[in-house]
Amino acid sequence: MITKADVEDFVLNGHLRYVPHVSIDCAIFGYHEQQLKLLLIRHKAIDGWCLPGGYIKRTEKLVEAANRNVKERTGIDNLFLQQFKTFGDPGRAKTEQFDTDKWFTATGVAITKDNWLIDQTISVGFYAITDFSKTVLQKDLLTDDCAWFDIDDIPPLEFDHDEMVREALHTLRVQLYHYPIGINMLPEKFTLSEIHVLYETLLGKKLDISNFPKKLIALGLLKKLNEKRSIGPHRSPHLYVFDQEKYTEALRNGVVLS
Amino acid sequence: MITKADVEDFVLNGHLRYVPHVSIDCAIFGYHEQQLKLLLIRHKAIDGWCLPGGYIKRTEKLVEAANRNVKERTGIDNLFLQQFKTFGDPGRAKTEQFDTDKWFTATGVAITKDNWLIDQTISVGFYAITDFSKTVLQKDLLTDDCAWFDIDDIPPLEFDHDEMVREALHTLRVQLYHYPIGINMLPEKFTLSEIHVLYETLLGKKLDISNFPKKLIALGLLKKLNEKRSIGPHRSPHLYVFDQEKYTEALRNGVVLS
DNA sequence: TTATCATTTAGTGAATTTTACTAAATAAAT
DNA sequence: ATTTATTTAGTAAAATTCACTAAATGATAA
Repeated sequence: MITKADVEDFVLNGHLRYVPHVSIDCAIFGYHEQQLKLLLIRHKAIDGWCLPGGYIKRTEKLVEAANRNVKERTGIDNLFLQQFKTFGDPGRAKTEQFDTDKWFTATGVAITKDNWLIDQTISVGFYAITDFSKTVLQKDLLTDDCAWFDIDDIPPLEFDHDEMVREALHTLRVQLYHYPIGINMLPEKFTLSEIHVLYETLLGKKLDISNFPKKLIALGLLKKLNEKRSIGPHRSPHLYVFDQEKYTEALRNGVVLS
Repeated sequence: MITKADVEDFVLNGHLRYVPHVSIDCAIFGYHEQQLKLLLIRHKAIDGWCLPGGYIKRTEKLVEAANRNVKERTGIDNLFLQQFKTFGDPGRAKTEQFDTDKWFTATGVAITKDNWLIDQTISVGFYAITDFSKTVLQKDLLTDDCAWFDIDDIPPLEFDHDEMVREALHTLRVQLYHYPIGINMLPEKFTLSEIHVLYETLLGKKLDISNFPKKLIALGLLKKLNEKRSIGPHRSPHLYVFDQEKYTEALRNGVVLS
């Protein structure tokens, strides 16, 4: 829990613990049952929705900062996380947009225009993907609101965050062909239909049903189990699991899916 | 030409004109006649070779900073330039490595350990590619040395620059399939062999000779001329040029090469 | 001067692989 | 038995690979 004293210390001494002028922003995508969503927040000192983000501790790696951020927001640790682009055009985050009055109302801590927080900032964009039904969204002292938005129904975002989302989604879709995905987003045992529709949803397009699984199986990423799922009055589909070893190896070294 | 007064002003007031804590580093690749090289520099205050880089003016975009840097080093403007990754792990640029004595000897300007230049810095990596035979390398007041190194013969680099080069080369090779390349690196009129060997050299692997050009021609990127080049006692190859319009359109929107 | 030669470009087509699509077999519950 | 979605099989089209042939060219030798 963040207290007022924490905020005060952050305003006054944050530049000693965090790297000034640099932040991260996270496009956190959430998947569940054919739906693709994006996590957005409303900051108390800013009107409108934007991507969650934050500063980087002087002791942590960029990806650790992103991971910490994502965990604080969603409660999920160690999910698929990738840097996609860094944004630094002047004027990308207009300092005039920072409403010091609003900030004071929200936190009870005064902030002046020459504070380290109100200066040109370059932001490293990360995207992450998880199962949104497993998340427990956290608001903090500085957050008015925090919610999942359907990917086709995202409101206009503050700063350059619209561009960030575009770039993040583009990178995600390109990387789908180069990294395995599914752990954390599918049940441990899943059917071919389930992983098929996961890929279709993330890519936003149809994939051929009869050839698609062959590639994953040929790569050894999927193992067929001697179990079936009962799905009512239909043929029971086989269950599959990821081959953990192949999966992590593919995460590390990449694969070619098509 | 940079004077001592310029350096003094940079040390004392640079943080007002540049964004502190953030820099760019450029992996500038050079191609010429089947050779792939990388531009390295030796900084006066640092032992060993590293990538050229610099700070970002508060008024310029990231890519503009990179372009300015590349132009200052090579004399070439507006070449193919791409952001590939941002590096920010703590300890990546050890401040102890900054030799203030060496700096003073080199510049005649004193610098203290609490100067804005000597602090944790996050660096945005760009790669560029050009024809190294057309470049005119520039040393400045802070540079001891500046030279092209064969890609297979790169000395160990300072900081995390070895990793940067690895990542840059990897991104370059991936992006070769998604962006057109060749302008500035080939003569205006070139043969299929020439562009073929360019791609092979950049990719570091063989490409099928009989199919390779078809893709470029099918995309409309190449136009066949009614001219041939005389190459001695052998059949004269046809000359080709890039279709400028298609080329720039492909640069903007990307293509799929294979 | 003419013929031969080595070498490179450029194209052809067969063999193979990949992809896209269709259809049939299968299994489960009613 | 019927219904219905899963799963596999099969096929045609497309793309790629590979090996080979033919054409072009100037140097060289006869």
